[in-house]
Amino acid sequence: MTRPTGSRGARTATLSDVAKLAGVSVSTASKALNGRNHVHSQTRERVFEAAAQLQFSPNSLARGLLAGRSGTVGLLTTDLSGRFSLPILMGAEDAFGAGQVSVFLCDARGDAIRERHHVQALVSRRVDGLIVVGSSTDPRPKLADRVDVPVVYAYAPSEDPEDQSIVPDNVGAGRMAIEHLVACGRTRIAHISGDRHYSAARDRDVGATEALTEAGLEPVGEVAYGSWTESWGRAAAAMLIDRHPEVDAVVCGNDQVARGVLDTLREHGRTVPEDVAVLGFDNWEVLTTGSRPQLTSVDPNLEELGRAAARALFDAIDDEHDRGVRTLPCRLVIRESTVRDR
Amino acid sequence: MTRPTGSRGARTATLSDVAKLAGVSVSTASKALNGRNHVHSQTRERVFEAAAQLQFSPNSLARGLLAGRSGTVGLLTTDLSGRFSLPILMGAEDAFGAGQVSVFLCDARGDAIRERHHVQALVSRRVDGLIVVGSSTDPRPKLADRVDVPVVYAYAPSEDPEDQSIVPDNVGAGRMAIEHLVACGRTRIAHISGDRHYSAARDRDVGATEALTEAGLEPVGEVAYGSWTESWGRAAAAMLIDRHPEVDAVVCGNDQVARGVLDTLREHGRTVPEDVAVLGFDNWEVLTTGSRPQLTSVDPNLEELGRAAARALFDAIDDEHDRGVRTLPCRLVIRESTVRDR
DNA sequence: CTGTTAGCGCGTTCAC
DNA sequence: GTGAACGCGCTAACAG
Repeated sequence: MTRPTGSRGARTATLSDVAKLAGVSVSTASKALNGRNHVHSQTRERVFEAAAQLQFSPNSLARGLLAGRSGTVGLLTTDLSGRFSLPILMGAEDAFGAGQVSVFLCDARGDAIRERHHVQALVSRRVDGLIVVGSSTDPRPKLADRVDVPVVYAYAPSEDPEDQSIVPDNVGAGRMAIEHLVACGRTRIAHISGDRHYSAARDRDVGATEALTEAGLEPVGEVAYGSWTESWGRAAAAMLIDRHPEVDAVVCGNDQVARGVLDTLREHGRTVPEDVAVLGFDNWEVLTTGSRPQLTSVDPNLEELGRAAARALFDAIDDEHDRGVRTLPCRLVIRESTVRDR
Repeated sequence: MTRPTGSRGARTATLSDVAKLAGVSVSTASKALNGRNHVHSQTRERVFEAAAQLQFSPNSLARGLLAGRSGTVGLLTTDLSGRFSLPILMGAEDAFGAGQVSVFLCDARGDAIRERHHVQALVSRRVDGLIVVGSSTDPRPKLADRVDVPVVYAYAPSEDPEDQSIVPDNVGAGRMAIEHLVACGRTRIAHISGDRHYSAARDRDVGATEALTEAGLEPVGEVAYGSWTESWGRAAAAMLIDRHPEVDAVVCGNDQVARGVLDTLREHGRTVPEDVAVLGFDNWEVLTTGSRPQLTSVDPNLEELGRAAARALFDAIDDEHDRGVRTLPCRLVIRESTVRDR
């Protein structure tokens, strides 16, 4: 009579169980539960009661099979451990979670083989779309496998301009940093950056240089490239003070570099922000709010980036794919390292 | 003839397409592709060729519908933004990704309503199991909805002892910290902790106190509870030096507190580790490797915790559910803040 | 308004 | 060795 129960308790109720209990046919039960018309309100009620009693939960697999759409998307990160992936994930998950789509999380760990493996699995699961999250803003190769569903690249753009990519506006971020310092009355601004092999570093330099020029200012020394670390920040700041004691502001490659710069400045008796203003990038809270003084930083708006990618994917699923790279503005978060009075 | 193509190019190939192209029946194609016996090797080859030519990818929805198992699991985080969730996710994703199961990521954002919403969606998608990742090690209420599949709680145990939970061994972590310092020859050890409302803080204190007693040592001052911040670390360290100048080691509530302690010690002319050894918890790399000197810290092995949760869920899906709370050992990562010669 | 039928794509009996 | 038939759970056509 009843089909074999699973290893754990009673088999989960199916629509046919609900129908039986309510004394109607399956299709009527389906219509009732899905709010279609042409069903007597009394019948509808009976069906709902039966469903509640049986704790009925519609089988999305069956529904997806029929509809041809699974209501799922894949979130493929190249490197979850990187600190930039997470906020993007959160934003995307948020944008989707509000609706009816669920998100598959896949971490390729920087391995192309694993990436293909994951893509295959996602295709097999019939995801309706795919977001590929990079771990740096440098362009990345497009997915190796042909995928029949829309793909949106987030953070790291695809090398193929025909693909749709959404990235933070690092040029604008550099510009934003300088404009803020200029607005604060700074005129002798140095730039201690991070690893020159990252396009993020170079792009911000481009924006910063543009803004300096527009303000009619000369940079203090050359851009100092190094690594994205506190120790580089400390070392570079020491050299800077030595060679350019007149400096009154430092733009730093990221918040870690900025932390190092802050430390060295303090140890050299320079007060921040009175003597020297300091500004970082990334707005990584654990770094920016723990420092003395708290650190002004340019926030790349990653959560919003994730949301934007999700929305773009939504659109692509419904309509036509956008093409090319879209940049999203960053956001300046002002703290005490540039302005004392807030 | 061919059914209507989707909005994007040709309809994805189905098993029946493959069969047709290979000139066999669907069932033969199925057997061939799934490596069942009783199929001529030549036929098998033809089927594989057809599948490759059509880029055939089996529909997991259909397969799952038939098998009664979807090959998916839900990863439900209470707060993705917390820095502890991510490594656990990574570990779990890793353990699953190796096999054939895909992972649904859901972030409840600390909201019970949203949590229920997600659980409903996961149930509807017929996940084979569920991992609930907490954002602190304090016990959390069990899932509000009855779920027919196994659930494993990770990091934050369920309040219900009948549930299966896996958490880091914070008592052992506290013990580990003291034992290391004692082994380094320290005898006047103080403890600057974090927020006393967290069981993690209290548990580590328990372990530390036990280990101190066993070593025949008295703690230096009371445990100083405050917040998990650098500024608390700075403030508490200043008080400590003032009241107990004889201190030769400080166990800190986490790496942020430890960073603050390091700063204050340096500014008071104490050398680390020569004069005072400092040790943190969490082993958050951006903090531990950026400091001067680099910070010894107890790593909670979160990635391993995630993997363990995944394996436990695997077992629970196949066999019987384990019950109760299992603790996983932490791991000491020795850097220069406790030992100069490495 | 309600019930019957068909089929989404696949794996698994069972005959042949 | 191969193929026809059935059903997983559900929704969308129809027919009554």
